[in-house]
Amino acid sequence: MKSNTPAGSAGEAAQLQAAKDEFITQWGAMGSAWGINRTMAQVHALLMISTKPLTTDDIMDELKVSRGHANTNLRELCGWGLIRGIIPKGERKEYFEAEKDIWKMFCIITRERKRREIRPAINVLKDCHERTETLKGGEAVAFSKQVKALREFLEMMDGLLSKIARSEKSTILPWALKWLS
Amino acid sequence: MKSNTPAGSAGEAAQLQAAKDEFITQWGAMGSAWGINRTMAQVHALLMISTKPLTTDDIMDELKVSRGHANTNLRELCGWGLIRGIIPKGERKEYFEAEKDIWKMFCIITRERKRREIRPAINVLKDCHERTETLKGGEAVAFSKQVKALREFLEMMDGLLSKIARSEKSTILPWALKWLS
DNA sequence: GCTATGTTTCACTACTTACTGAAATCCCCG
DNA sequence: CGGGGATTTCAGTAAGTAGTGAAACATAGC
Repeated sequence: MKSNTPAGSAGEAAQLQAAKDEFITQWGAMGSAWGINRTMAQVHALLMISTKPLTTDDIMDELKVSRGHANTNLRELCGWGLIRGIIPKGERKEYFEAEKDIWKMFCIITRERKRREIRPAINVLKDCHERTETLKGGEAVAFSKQVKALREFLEMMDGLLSKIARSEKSTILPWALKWLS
Repeated sequence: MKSNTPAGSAGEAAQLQAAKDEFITQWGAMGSAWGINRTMAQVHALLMISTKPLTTDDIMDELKVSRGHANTNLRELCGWGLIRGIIPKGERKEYFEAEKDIWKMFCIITRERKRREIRPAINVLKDCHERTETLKGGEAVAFSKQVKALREFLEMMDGLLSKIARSEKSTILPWALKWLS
């Protein structure tokens, strides 16, 4: 095992590696709880804590997954905008690096989930509401009302998240935190 | 097909049922995108738009699932606090009804996800940070820094969500929305 | 055009999670 | 205490997702 940490002892390198592995594993587990496939979350974790861009082979090696699978997840992460591929001059291999700024990450994820999940849900609710608002029965009125309330809530959420995710500075959150007390 | 909607024509009843089915289906799909099992989300949707409490048999019938599965999901929803079971006087069957207030639903979900997913993640990050903060190598310092930033972000999020979810009134959100413009 | 190097696709397999159904258990009431 | 409706449990199965690996595809340089 050759060391990348000139100032550290072999023991320290091992300790670091253990912490990194723990981080990657747990980030993967957390990903699945939030509806993101485990490996994708792990690839993201790996790139997030890497000090230099990595190749597909690095990922395969580190996470012990096949080339095809590594490729799929790297592409998907690019699709989210959470990582980007770069091809250094004179090289043929593609290297990947993650957006490291937590606030930017948060904004990207928020925007994407809004677009992929909240917006479609709002459309369904809108549709359900429109199809029943003119009906007469008490059941229909109750349904229409409930659906409308849900829709209004999600629309408000959507608007709020848009504003938060659009704002450049991450200072809003600590601000809001203090202000809400 | 007997009608529950005295004032509605047969056509209207069918229209309403179609809208309800659409709602249940889509709510289930949305659930799975957010890491919640589809049937559980559908049971929740069904109870959310029902004007009266339902029994396990009603759920089985409506969603075409087995008794065991219906039971499992009802229990889990009770565990989240999103529905509650009631046994009317003189009856032996248990009826279930959902919390219908959207803001309360949101608070419950927020609190539970915080507790089940954000807190554990913070603990992992804390652990990873503590295990590496004293190490010397450049790699170790970078890792420690990144992990710390992540942790601080999640802790802020956690605090903010706590405050939002604790507040009684749903007026905070529209308020924040206007204020952020 | 041909070869060397790297990437993508996709049919297949492995694994995980959802779901079933029937037996076991619970518990109210006579 | 025992009959009967209601609920829970759980071994087994189905369905869905993740992951593999090799072949097809790109492309740059010779």
